[in-house]
Amino acid sequence: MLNSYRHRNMRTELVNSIRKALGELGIDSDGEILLEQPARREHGDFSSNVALKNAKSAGLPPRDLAAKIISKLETDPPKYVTKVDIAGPGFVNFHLDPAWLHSVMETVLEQGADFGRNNVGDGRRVLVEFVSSNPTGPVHAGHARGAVFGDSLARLLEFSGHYVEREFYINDRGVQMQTFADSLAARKAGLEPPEDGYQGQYIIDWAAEMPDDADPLAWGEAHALAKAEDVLKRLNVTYDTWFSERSMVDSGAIDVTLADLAERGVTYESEGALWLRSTDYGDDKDRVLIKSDGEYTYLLPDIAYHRDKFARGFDLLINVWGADHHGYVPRMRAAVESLGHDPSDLEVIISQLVRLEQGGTEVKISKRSGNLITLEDLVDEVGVDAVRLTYLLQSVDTPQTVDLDLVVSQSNENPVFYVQMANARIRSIGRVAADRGIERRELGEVDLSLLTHDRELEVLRSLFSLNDVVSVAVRDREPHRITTWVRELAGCVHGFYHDCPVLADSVDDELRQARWWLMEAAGVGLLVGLSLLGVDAPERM
RNA sequence: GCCCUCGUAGCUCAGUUGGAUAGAGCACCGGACUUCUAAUCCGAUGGUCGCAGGUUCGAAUCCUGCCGAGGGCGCCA
Repeated sequence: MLNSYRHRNMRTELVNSIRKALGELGIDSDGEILLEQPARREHGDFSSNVALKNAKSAGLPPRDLAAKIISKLETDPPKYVTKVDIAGPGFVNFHLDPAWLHSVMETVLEQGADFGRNNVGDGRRVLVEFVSSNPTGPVHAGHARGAVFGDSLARLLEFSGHYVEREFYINDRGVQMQTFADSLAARKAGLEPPEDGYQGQYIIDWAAEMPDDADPLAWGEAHALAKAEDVLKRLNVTYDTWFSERSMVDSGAIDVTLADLAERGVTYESEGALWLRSTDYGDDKDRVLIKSDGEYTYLLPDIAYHRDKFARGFDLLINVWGADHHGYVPRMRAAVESLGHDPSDLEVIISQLVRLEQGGTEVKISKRSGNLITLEDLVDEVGVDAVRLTYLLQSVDTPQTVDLDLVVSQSNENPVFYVQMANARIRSIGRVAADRGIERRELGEVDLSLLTHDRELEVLRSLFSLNDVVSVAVRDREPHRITTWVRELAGCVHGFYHDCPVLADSVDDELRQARWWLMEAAGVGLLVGLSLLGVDAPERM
């Protein structure tokens, strides 16, 4: 296990020696010292901007300070460092012996599926709520982004040491449910649905499935939820809890919440309604909790729901909402604060809307009308892996355009094939080797120092960066960074595959063994990345 | 009118909490298979990072204003 931390120590070691050098120069270095992997190879393996950051306090031009730091560093150079130089405005660039990358490779192979894992979460309990919708119809394609994002974020949090539960909030209370039940009942009786009812074909289909003696509301909800659970499971999305809004009415949780709010003095009556004093907590205006007709607003059950989440012992609540709900965030945050919680313990991530195109024109999604592309249609047509990877391709806070024709087509415009192909190629090496009777030796008997080709080192550099990528991705709640990384690694694998044969007769067996293990390590990286995205990697394509 | 998110190559998008000459894929052009999968690789072309100021050693990134796109501003859900 000591070995596992070898390469992570590489960075720590460099930081420590920089700090030591600063100390010897009498420069206060309590600020964070950052080491980045430069984009350009000629800038070395690691680069630091300490000299730029501390130039002012040291009273020296950056390059002069950099020179002083380097002269100190050279008295006791860290392991693997072959050269330290000054570049540009005053960057301190470290050039390392490739052997450090060979140690990275050993780490990857030792850690396997745990490679890239960290413990920034430190056991923090997080509840991720996503998709949450009315059980009045099939989950539609518009929910796909939130579903895939929420699940992948949950995977990322788990991978970073959080305890995570996934939850689906069922909005099974209110007028919509009754309209839905009435529409079902009407179709069952062979009638048109009510004026404001649900017009979709699925209502007709579902009514036909509904037993004669069934209660349309109860049966309809159960049916909708069963279908939702089914299709989400197909998408590799599973929930720990399906939380019913109506259950809070039945359990008295709403009354308890009202009493709690009253006790805190954050509610008042006016004009026959009960209000939350949300302006005290940064909201634009106070919000009605109970309407003058005695009905609850949408907000009250939501407050009770979030109160329940905290009561269940979660430290952090993450809600993934569609862009059409973002105006709701300030009042929800105000509500959480009015309950006595730190508002930063509620994070609401707004997923921008997805525009679906087919044949160059936009496909509108609307549940009320008959024009409905369901999540099931999407998964049937496109396939789970392509759906997930496509939706995780870019940041969730930019509007996304998905061209269905493109995603469906098995063309090389589709990144999922690019990535899966890399994995299939790695696996094919093992298969062909078995056919030819070539055996792989134990890792300990293989000389990794033979890996000096640029293509080989690029694969290792890419693998090394996973730790950083995971840290940043989880910190910023951005699973798409994993997608970007996986595509990069796949690119490195393809480049290697093209230029560096493994099993060919022309390759010396010593080198062959080292390359073979290199591909095993790359396979580990792809596996880790893809599993964070919930995408499978077939053995062959 | 006010609030939120966004604006990067022809198209779809990355861009490591402010870094060095802004990167991929697709499309277009030119190359590479006697080889472990050519669903791949290599090269070329392509940019006023919406516009204008500001902050500083340094800005696609931070601040202000403007322009443009989408979303939100209910005793609806």
